Amino acid sequence: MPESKTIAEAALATGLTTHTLRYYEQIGLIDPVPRRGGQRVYGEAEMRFIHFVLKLRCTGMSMRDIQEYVRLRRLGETPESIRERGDLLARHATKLRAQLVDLTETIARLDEKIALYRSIYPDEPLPSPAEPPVAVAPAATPSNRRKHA
Amino acid sequence: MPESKTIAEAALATGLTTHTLRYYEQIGLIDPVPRRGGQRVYGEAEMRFIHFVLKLRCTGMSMRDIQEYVRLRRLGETPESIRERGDLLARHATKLRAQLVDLTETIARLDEKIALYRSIYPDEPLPSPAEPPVAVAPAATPSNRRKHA
DNA sequence: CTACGCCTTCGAGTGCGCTCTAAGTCAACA
DNA sequence: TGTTGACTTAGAGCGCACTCGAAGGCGTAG
Repeated sequence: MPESKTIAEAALATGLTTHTLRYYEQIGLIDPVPRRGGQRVYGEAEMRFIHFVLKLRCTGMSMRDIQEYVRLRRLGETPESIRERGDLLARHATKLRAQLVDLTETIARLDEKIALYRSIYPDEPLPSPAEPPVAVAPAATPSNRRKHA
Repeated sequence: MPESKTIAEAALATGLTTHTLRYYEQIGLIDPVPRRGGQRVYGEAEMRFIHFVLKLRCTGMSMRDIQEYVRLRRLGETPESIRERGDLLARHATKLRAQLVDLTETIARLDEKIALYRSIYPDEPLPSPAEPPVAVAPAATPSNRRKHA
């Protein structure tokens, strides 16, 4: 039994609710999950794909685009499907790259402003200086908890 | 006359609608704009601040936090106001940094997937390879056009 | 003087992405 | 056998961030 999960376990593992998992399946954001005795069984492949979808979601890909991607995936490994999927992801990657630029700029500007404020009333040792651009462990990203991400 | 704008001109310059500008003012997302004969006059300071707010918005700061920031700003240059504003921005910057990490990772993963797809059916010369992490001009970011950003 | 743009208030509507309840059924486990 | 958990469909409701329209009034440029 290679790590099969019930819907409740899958919910726990993804940080979603059972409601939301069924909802996602219903609107085609994820493929129909195989059933055993009518109940959904989430295998490793399913879990991996759900995590991928959540990654896309939380980087701002729209439901629509993800639905399209899933639709293409269901068409199988035809040249068209593969190429279109690649294009879809490439378009998203392009958007993300632009976002990255914007984000980097904004952080720099914020850091300036913050430094300004701090220089006026430097009370506590500055917790977020301008130098190290990245300092967060990439591990803990439980993504969507309930109540508006 | 140092570049004063009517609301319509301000709308044009920001890519918002007059509706949205008044709406932002109403909900306290921007300060009340000075009036002349009852009509709003957007000076350079106003325009600069609106652009800053839009920057915050489009990097995902919530309306609530921006409202709070504007509220603090209205309190003037007291130590509390200044410190709290700094903290607010610092918290946002921290979130952005985390986002940056996530984004960078996701782009890398997407590029892998894309390369995979392309390697199966390499038709057109790959327009988005994995190497150059940034290639977009930072200039053209008109931000919120109308119709759901 | 008149037309135009702006003002105000009010309220309805939109799209997204959930979130939850209800009602009734069914299967597996202890 | 009974409880638990999952299933279905259907539908209501919510928070966010707009978006638009209407109605009625007013100031200023041409």
